[in-house]
Amino acid sequence: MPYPTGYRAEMKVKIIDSARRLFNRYGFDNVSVDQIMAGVGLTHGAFYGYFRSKSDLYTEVLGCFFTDPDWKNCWEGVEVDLTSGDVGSQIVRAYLSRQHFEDVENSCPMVALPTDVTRCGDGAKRVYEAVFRAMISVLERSLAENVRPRRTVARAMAALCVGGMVVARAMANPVQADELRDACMAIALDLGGWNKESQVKASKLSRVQPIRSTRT
Amino acid sequence: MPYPTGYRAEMKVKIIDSARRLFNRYGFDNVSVDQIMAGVGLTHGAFYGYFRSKSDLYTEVLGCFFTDPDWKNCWEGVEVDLTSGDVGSQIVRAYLSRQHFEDVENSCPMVALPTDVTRCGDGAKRVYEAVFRAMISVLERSLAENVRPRRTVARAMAALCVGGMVVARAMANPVQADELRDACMAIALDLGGWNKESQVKASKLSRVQPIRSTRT
DNA sequence: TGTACATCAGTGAACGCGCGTTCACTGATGTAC
DNA sequence: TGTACATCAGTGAACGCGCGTTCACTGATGTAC
Repeated sequence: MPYPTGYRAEMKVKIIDSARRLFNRYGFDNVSVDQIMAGVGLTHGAFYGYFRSKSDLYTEVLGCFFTDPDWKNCWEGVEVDLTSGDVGSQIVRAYLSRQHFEDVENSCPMVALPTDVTRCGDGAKRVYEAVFRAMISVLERSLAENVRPRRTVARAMAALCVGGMVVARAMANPVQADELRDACMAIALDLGGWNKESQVKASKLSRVQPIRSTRT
Repeated sequence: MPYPTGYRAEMKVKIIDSARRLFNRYGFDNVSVDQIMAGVGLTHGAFYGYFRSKSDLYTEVLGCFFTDPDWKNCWEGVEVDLTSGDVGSQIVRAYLSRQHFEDVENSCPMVALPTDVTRCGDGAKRVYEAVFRAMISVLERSLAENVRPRRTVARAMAALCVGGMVVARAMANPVQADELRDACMAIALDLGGWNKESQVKASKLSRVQPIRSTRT
């Protein structure tokens, strides 16, 4: 065997990672196979040794975000059952944080690519839905006990996280974007029954440090 | 003058309308100048008699959605001061309605194109922000009196409307999408103090007929 | 009424470009003998 | 130790294609006389 064992698998992961960063930044249609491969130091021809087509790669990128263990602890850790009963609150704070807002490359694809997925086939949509439902479930389980229509509240909270960030990113004025994130965070925390203070206070909440693993 | 007065202006409106429908459905990058012009029965060459470039058209499409009088009464009527004090409730119901969900072509561009705008220049973002802030303002003015941090609540409600719809459209299962819209609508109405019933009931709310003008 | 002309919206061939994909080939490596 | 060979990841030229944009031309219309 001319190449070390696991070489190809390792290379494939690198390609998916390069693609994820580029897709997050420029969208599916504005990234070429050549750019993706240049991201791992190869040329376009090598791509087809790893994937059947560019579309095939797309679904893998969407899915890998939450299955890749390196990612689990970055923003929401949807599939990680963090021991604390505070997961929901942590997810909301992390998801709507300034770090997530600014780090477009390492963004959650649910924020960076929703309309791209809408225009795609059912495959990508199924992956998107699965990820979003996972987020809802984690939030629901973490709600305070007195919160009433649990599933409904959890759904709205997830929409507030993803949707608030999507809209914030489409704004021209960063201050306006900050205020929107703050508002969404405050209301989401309130809905979950996680607001220590009696009344909603939307001040500087977004600067709270979220659970964030160190990452190269 | 070989052509009737106002011919060109009328034609330009038709082109923008054709572009809006196509952009909403396929996104900015997946629509060709030829397709846009075919939508008004012309060929691609004629396009450059109306616009300097394809990018120029994009900003006009985003802006026209809420300035075009024919549109004002369709989904949210953001700039129309409907006489009733019930505007906010009506906007939420209309925005998260099944009709809006299904009518992708005549969708609000804030729902259909947020990530496209994110990847665009500041021009498009400024337009997007202006439209979104207009929506926030109308919602804020329409809130019940006892609702507390008014601007914050209005912001979250707007994010719930736009974001909920964006995510719903990215889902594979229509039932899941319906449930998400219902949840967002129920919570948004609750936040605004517009829920007649004491407790949130998310049943079939989305089937309420929204304010919708007859349209060809 | 009729003819020649000016206007200008729209046509369609042509351009340069970048893309996704294919494929014959290269060249570095480990193996067989 | 040395030579010939098999393997296979990666290369890069080539393909067909569709796009945005340009531009010389067409042809229908109103106007001048």
